[in-house]
Amino acid sequence: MKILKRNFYERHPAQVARDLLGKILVKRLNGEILLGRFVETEAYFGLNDPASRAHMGRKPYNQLMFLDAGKTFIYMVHANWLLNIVAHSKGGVGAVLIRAIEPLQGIETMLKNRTVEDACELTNGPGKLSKALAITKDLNGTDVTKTNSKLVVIEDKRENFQIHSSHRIGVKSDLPQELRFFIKGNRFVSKFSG
DNA sequence: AGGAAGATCTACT
DNA sequence: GTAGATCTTCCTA
Repeated sequence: MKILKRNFYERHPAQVARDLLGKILVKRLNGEILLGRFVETEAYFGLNDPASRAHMGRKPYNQLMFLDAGKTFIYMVHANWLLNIVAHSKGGVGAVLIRAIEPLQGIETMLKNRTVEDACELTNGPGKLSKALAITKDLNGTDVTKTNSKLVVIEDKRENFQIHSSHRIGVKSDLPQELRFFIKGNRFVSKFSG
């Protein structure tokens, strides 16, 4: 398996968000390997992005967004852990929110972690996929470029898929540009639009 | 101590 | 499909 290197994340957040689609998330859980393909992401910036956690400037709770690209940034919203991967060009601020993945391996365990029977409902939302993969705050700051991390992102064979974009979901005041990216027609995307 | 948080679930039309 | 209640942390007063 080929792990994505740090320089993949050291680019504009929107570029990283787009390029993450189709890549594969690896989660180690009690010796088991859970796999999922990214099918929906959103980019968040810094000071000039009202929807961003970093909007208020650098604080203790958001400093990860200012630090090393390629590490996770996990926070709680409405009783859900949301998984982000820090992404920005050097010295910048930003992160990519993982909104949905397509479960590939370890589906039985994921079903057990959630309270649904339908595989479609398993990971089609940021809070849902965290629960399915047992992602919590203690994975905050995990380096997804390190082989022995509990959370890693790897390459995949280039597949034939079309990327669509839309405005971000659930944000009170979004930016004019479209910062949500998803694989067209994939049934594990959280919502249809665009 | 109080509230807001870029979500989810349930219970309806 | 949509609206409203509610899930739990952590930050700010």
